[in-house]
Order: sequence, then C-alpha cells, then structure tokens
Amino acid sequence: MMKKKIIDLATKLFMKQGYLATSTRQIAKELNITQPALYHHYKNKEQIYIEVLKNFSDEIGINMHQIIESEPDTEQALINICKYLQQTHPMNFSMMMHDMNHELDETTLREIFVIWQKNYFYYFEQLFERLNHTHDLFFSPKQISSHFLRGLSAYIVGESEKSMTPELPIEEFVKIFLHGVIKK
Amino acid sequence: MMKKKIIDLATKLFMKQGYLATSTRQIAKELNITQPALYHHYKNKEQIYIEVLKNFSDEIGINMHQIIESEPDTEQALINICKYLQQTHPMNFSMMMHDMNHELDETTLREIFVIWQKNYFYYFEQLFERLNHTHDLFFSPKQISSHFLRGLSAYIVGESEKSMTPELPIEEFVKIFLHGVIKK
DNA sequence: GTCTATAATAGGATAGAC
DNA sequence: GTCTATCCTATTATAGAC
Repeated sequence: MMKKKIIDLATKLFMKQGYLATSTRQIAKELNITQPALYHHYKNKEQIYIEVLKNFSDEIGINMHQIIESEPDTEQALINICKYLQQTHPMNFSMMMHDMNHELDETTLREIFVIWQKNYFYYFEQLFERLNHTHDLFFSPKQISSHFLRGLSAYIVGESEKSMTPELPIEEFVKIFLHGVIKK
Repeated sequence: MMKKKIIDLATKLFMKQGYLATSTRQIAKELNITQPALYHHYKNKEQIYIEVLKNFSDEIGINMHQIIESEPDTEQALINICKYLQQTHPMNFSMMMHDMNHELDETTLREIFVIWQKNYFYYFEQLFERLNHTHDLFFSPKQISSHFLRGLSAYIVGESEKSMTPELPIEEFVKIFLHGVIKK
C-alpha cells in the first residue's frame, strides 16, 4: 500500500523537521519514487500533512484509551501515558502547533482540533476527573488537564533540543505536577 | 542606524514566524529597502539570525537582573519575570530552540548557548537558590530552575497557538509550580 | 548605503507518455 | 502507478553602477 508508506514516512519527516523544512522531493526520494508520483496519491503537500496529523492522532487515542483502561491507579496511568507520548512523538510538540496554525487554513485547523480533543484532551480530562473524586484540587479537572498537557508538551521535544536544557525524568514531572495541584 | 533597524524588525519576524518562514525579502520590504541592501550590513541570513538571538538575549538578561534586584520576595520576583518574558517574547520559545538546532552550525550553537546560560538560566538558578534557603525543596536549585524554564517555555507561545489549549494566568502557573517543588 | 540586474538553487505542482 | 519533462514561483546571494 503506497498511500500508507507515504504517510508513515511523511509522519517521521514532518515530526522531526517541521512542515516547511520537509520537501515533497525528500519524501519521494526516501521512498524511491519520483516527486510527481506523490501527486497521484495526494492532491498536494498540505493534504499529506493533514493525513499525517489525523492518522497520528487516531493512533494516539487508541493507545491512550488502552493505557487508561489497564491501569487503575491514576498517578501511574498518567506516568504511563507520558512515557508513551514521550517515546512515540518523534517530534517537537510546540512546533507542530505552530506549523498547524501557520500552514493550514482555518477550516482544516478546526477539523483537526476536534480530532485532537477526542484523542488527547479527552483522556487527560478523564484522568483528572478521576483524581478529583479522591483528592482536593486547586482547579477544575478541565483547567488542570489543559495545564498538564501544556507542561507535558515542553517534555515532548526532538532529540537535538534535549541537550539544551536538561530534563527531569518524566515520572518526576508528573509527581511534581500532582503535588502542585493537590491541596494540603 | 540601519543595522539596528534591521535587527529590530528581524527579531519581530523571526520570533513570530520562525527562521524558515521569514524571508530576507520580507525583512527588506518592511524596511522599505531592497533585499540586496541587507547584504551590505550582514553577510547572510544566518548572521542576521545570530545577531537577533544575541541581542535579544542580552536585553532579557539586563531586565531579569533588574527585576530580581528590585523584588525581594522570591515568589513575586518569579511571577514578575514570567510576566515580563511572556509579554516580551513575541514568539514560540520551543520553535526558536528547534530553529537554532536545525539552522545553526554547532560552533555558533554553543556560543549562543553560553549567552543564554548567562542571561536566562543563571537568574532562575539564583532565584531558586534563594528559595532553597527558606524552604525544603524536592530537587536541587539547578534541576528545579531547568524544569521551571522548560515548563515556562510552554507558556511562551505565539498568539495563534494560544487558542488551541487555554492557558492559566501565569501567576497560577508559578504558584502551582512552587507548591509542587516545595516539601510539606 | 542603496539600487538594478541577475545568477543559482530549490520548492510545489502539472501535462502527458508508458 | 510511476516516469520524464517542464513550469512557475520563491528564495538566498552576488556583481557592479550610482
């Protein structure tokens, strides 16, 4: 299946290099086809990018669901999810946001945002709802999950960026965070 | 002074759009000069970018120093610095890191890293050292300041990215963080 | 210090043959 | 489904006149 091969490779390249720095020529070359051949499968570069975002996000959703189901302890589930995201996301999360906001038109953006809501935010909210039942929190589960995802995004960066600011192990990130939002 | 005008505008554009998405033509056009005229002042695009990074970072350092000096309360000083950075940085912090790592050669990168260390990390470390005298912390001031800067970077993003994940007021970010790293 | 002209390259995209 | 050939546009950068 050529379409799948294109998306798999494009995912790797877009995530690592960003939208602008990834050319259709590069994608084609690494697939051992010519650049115009891509256009048989996808209308243009933007469509490939959109397909990459959707596809990737769906996979994340499936796995997040599974992790949450199989781990009853909320803190541990959070840690597992963070570990999973850190390993899976081959890229700089913030750069992806920037690319999306600058390279996609508003309709597409909204569409992808809905998919994200379903595959990312939803599961985090669910976990912090859970936490809300057993602990006294400083903010609403919605606010906290949004804040958490934001902080986590700073821990989901490419290899090269890691060297600049040393990072804590992701478990410590989660622990500090929870200690910070739980009262008492 | 043309050189200064170039850097001022280039700062704005690079920070907002990123390195790749900002063309020398655009810079020239907004200065009402032609694109080749830029090359009289700077050898190439990369040199402009480097100058922007150095210049900007120096200014940050001066102001951070001043804020810390004039605010004896550590928590309030942190909040003031965060507010200052959030307002001043016209850009996506993480994207800047990515650009630096992908568009600059290693020698330049190291040079800029030293400047950053002096203008960003140093002051945060100083603040958390201060905190360490009065409170019992989970980690070393060095680790905590590195972790703090990372988290803060997720709150320093362009206007367009803000719409995607709602953010807490920066004061709350600081409070949750401190509550998280202080024992008891 | 700024201009015009222009080189050199790279990018996205299309036409049409096989 | 993939190729060659090609177009159009945008980009960085240089040469040389004023």
